[in-house]
Amino acid sequence: MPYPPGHRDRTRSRILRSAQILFNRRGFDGVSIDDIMADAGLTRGGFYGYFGRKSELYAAAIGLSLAEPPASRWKGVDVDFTAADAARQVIRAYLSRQHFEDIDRSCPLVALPSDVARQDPTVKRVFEAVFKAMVELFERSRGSDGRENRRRALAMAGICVGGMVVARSLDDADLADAVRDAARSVALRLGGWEDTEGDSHRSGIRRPARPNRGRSKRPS
Amino acid sequence: MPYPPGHRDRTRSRILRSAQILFNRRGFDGVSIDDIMADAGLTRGGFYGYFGRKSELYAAAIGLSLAEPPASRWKGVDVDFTAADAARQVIRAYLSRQHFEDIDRSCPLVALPSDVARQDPTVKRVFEAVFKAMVELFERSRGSDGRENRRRALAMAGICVGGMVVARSLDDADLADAVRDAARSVALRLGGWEDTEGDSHRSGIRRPARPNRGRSKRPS
DNA sequence: TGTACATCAGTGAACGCGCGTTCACTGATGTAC
DNA sequence: TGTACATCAGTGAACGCGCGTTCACTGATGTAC
Repeated sequence: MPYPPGHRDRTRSRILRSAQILFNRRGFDGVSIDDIMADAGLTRGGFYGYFGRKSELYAAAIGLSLAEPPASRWKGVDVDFTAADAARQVIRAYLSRQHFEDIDRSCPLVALPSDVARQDPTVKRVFEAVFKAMVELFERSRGSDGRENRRRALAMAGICVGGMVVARSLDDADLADAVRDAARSVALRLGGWEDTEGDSHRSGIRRPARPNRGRSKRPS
Repeated sequence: MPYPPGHRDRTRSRILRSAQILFNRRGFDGVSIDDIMADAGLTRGGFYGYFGRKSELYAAAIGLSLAEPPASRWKGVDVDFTAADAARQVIRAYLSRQHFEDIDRSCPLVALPSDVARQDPTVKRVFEAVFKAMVELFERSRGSDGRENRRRALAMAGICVGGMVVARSLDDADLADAVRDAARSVALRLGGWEDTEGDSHRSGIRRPARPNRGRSKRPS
C-alpha cells in the first residue's frame, strides 16, 4: 500500500470541503467538477477515483453539516451545544448577520433548498437528515414530549431556515434584516424565550445575553 | 404594420407562460432558451426579438406573479382577495397540498429562492417585489399600523414561504406534510386565527371553513 | 376588387465555449529482498 | 543500507453533447394604390 495511511482520506476531505464552499456559493449547476478539483489542488480526472457521480459529491457535501453543524462555525457567534439553552443559542446564531453574510460556510438548508428540490432522492434524503437534526435539537430543548412539542420544533426550524432563505434572495438589505429580525423574534417566542436582541444587532452591537429585556407588546 | 395588432403581445405572453412553468420545474440553469421557445411553439432564434438576455426573461417570468397571484390559480383552493379574511385564506391556500404539488403553477418565492439568491440585482428586485406584495397583504389584514404589525406580517410571509420551500426539499412525504401543518398553524396564530384544519387535509378531506373549531392546546 | 410592395415576426445554421465522464498513462511511494 | 518492483493516486487528452447568442435570410401579413 503505497502513500502514507490517511493520505486518501485527507484528499477526499479536501475535495469535500472545496465542494461544500463552491456549491454554497453557486449551486449545483453553477459549479463544475473542474472547479472543485482545481480548488482542492487536483485535476479533473482524479475526481472519479473518489466519487461516482457529481450528485454523489453534492449529497456528501451537504452531509458534512451532520458531523460539523454550521452553527458552530461562524466567528463571533459561539454556540455551546451542551448548554441548557442550546436551542436558543442556535436560533440566534442561525439568524445572525454572520450566517447571513457567510455564504461559504452557510448551512446547506439555507443555501441550496430549491436546488435540492430538483435533485434525486439520495440528495433529498441527506438534506432531510440535516433538517431533522435541527428539528430534533429544538424538540429536545423542551422536556416535554408529544405531538405539540414536535409541531413547535418543526415550526421553529421552518422559520429559521425559511427566514434566512428569503432574506438571502432579497435585494434590499434593510428588508432582509427585517425578515431576519421577525423570524428570530417568532422562533424565540415559540421556544418560550423573549427576543432580547431587538434591532440592535443591525449596527453590529453585541450585548451579553440577559433574560427578559425584550420589548414585545403581546404575550407569547 | 403587418401582422394583426396584439399578435406580438400574445406571442410574448406565450413565451412568458412557458418560461414560468419550465423555470418553476427545473430552475434557471435547468432550462434552455430552446426548451422555452419550443414549448411556446417557436424556434430558438426568435427569442432575442422579445428579450435581451435569458435572465431578463427569468425576471419577467417571476414578475408574472405580481399581476396574477399564484394563490388564485390552484384548483379547488379559491381565495377571495376582497374578503375581510383574505389573509387567512391566502395562508391556507399557500400552504395547501395543492400548492405543494403543483410545481408548474407554484409561487416563484417557493420554487426559486436559492436560484434567485445567486442572480443579478434585477432578478432579486422582482423577487423582492413579489415577496413585498405578500407581506403587504398580511400587513393590511389588521387595521393596526406600525412596526409590530409589520414585523408580524414579515414573520407570516417568512413562515409561509419558508415552510413550503423546506417541505419541497424533503424526501419523506409525511415529514413534508408535518412541516406544512406546523407552518400553517404558526402563521394563522400570528394572524390571530385558530388553525381549523388540523391534520385532516392530509387525507384530502376538505371541510367548509368554520371559525373556532380548532384543537389547539395553547392560547394564541 | 386585385396586385405589388414594405414590414418585421420568426427561422435555423453557425459561433465559441464549457460541461460530465472516460481512459490510457505517469510517477511518487512503501515494501520486499 | 540499497535497489528493484508493484501499487495506485493523480494526470490530461479526448469523447459527445448542449448551451447562450448572433445573424443572414424567409415568408406571411396589412397597406397603398
